Amino acid sequence: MRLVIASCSVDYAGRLSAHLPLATRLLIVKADSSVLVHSDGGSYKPLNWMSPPCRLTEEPGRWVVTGKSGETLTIVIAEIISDFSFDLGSDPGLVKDGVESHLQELLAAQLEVLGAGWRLVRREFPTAIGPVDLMCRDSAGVSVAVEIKRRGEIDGVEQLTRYLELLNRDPLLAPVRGVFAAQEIRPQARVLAEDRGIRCVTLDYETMRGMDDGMLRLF
Amino acid sequence: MRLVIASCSVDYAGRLSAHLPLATRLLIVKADSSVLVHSDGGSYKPLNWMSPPCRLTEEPGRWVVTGKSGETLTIVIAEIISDFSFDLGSDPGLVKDGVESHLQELLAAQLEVLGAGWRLVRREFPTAIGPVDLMCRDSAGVSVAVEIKRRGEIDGVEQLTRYLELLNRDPLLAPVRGVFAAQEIRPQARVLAEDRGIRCVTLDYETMRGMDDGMLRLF
DNA sequence: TTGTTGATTTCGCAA
DNA sequence: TTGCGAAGTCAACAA
Repeated sequence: MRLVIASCSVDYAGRLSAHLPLATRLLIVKADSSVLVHSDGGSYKPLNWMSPPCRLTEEPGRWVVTGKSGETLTIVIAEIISDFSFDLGSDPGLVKDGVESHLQELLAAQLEVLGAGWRLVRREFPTAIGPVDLMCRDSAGVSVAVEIKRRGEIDGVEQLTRYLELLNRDPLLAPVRGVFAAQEIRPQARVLAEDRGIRCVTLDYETMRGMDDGMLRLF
Repeated sequence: MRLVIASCSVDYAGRLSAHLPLATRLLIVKADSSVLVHSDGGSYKPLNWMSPPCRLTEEPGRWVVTGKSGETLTIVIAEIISDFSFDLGSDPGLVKDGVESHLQELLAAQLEVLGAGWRLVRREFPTAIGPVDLMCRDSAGVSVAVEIKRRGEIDGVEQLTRYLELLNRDPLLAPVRGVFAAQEIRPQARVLAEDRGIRCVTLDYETMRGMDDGMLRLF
């Protein structure tokens, strides 16, 4: 990894064009030749960058990074203030917990959150247009398709609507009702869902994880 | 901006939990106290980070960064290999060209791309569920709602379908036809659109910009 | 290889 | 402030 502090201007030409006027910035060149241009603020996103795979051509005062589909990042360097290289080795990588797949696991194990006497038919129930997160039957034996999101937006309601439309054509399953379950449901998504007769359920990850721990402790 | 090369392990606790085992990494501390943890590969996205606003508490061998809603990023430092600080000053920021709004401007100015004799009724034509990108009338005077995307996917077809459903309830406008225009249209989106009687048009940004330049040159 | 979906998405605009 | 759509989204996973 090479870290350069330099006064530079930057141009990107790819799917869009972007230009950065002359200023002092951090340039990072990673082992795979990818390049990041960071300022001293903003978020984790660089002002400009080139993703791997790419090739870096360095002339005095001018770097050109070319991507595999021809995009170019051109850095014109007015002055180099600092230039260091380090050997970092490979990284063991990140371990995550608490994403959507965990929500699905927890809800599958705690169907009582949706209603008493519900039974799980299948997780990732296959259909021609993709898998339904949870397929259940309620206490009366009626089929229910459950779509789970971390954040419930209109897209998710449309997705569930497409599933319900398809599933309700199957006489063995129909009628199939819908439940839209998420940690947070946007108002417009809620309106659209309820307008279509889809029930909305807000999930509390911490509580569900707690209940899961509690249940594990009981057995 | 402070750049630290260090052997460290990292834990994040916020919406999710994440852990990074001990390895040598680049730690960036920006002027607003935000912190990025980068490895020598991957994309422009850090392995882990804390976005501003946040506060950094530094003890020997242990940094704790706390976000405004209580998330914490804890970095346990085994060994510091390098540690430099630089004053970068503020950044003038990025200038972009070629995003969706430009496509909309260009298409509004070049309706002949869609058909001879078309007239523009309004850009951002308001409806109860959001604005239609372009509302036009074709050479026969029939209303046409145009949805413009940089990349045409199923979501965009659904969005246009909702608009058409609503617009066709208005006797002053009905019948309203639909055009789905994008630089690139995914096969599944095209199939769905055409199945619903929506015409698909692929836009060439470079050509349209060229025509625009040409027209400007004429006047 | 292609397509789909999730993300600590981030970012920008408008109500 | 909040909501919503776009992004050079990126990245993981399945078909």
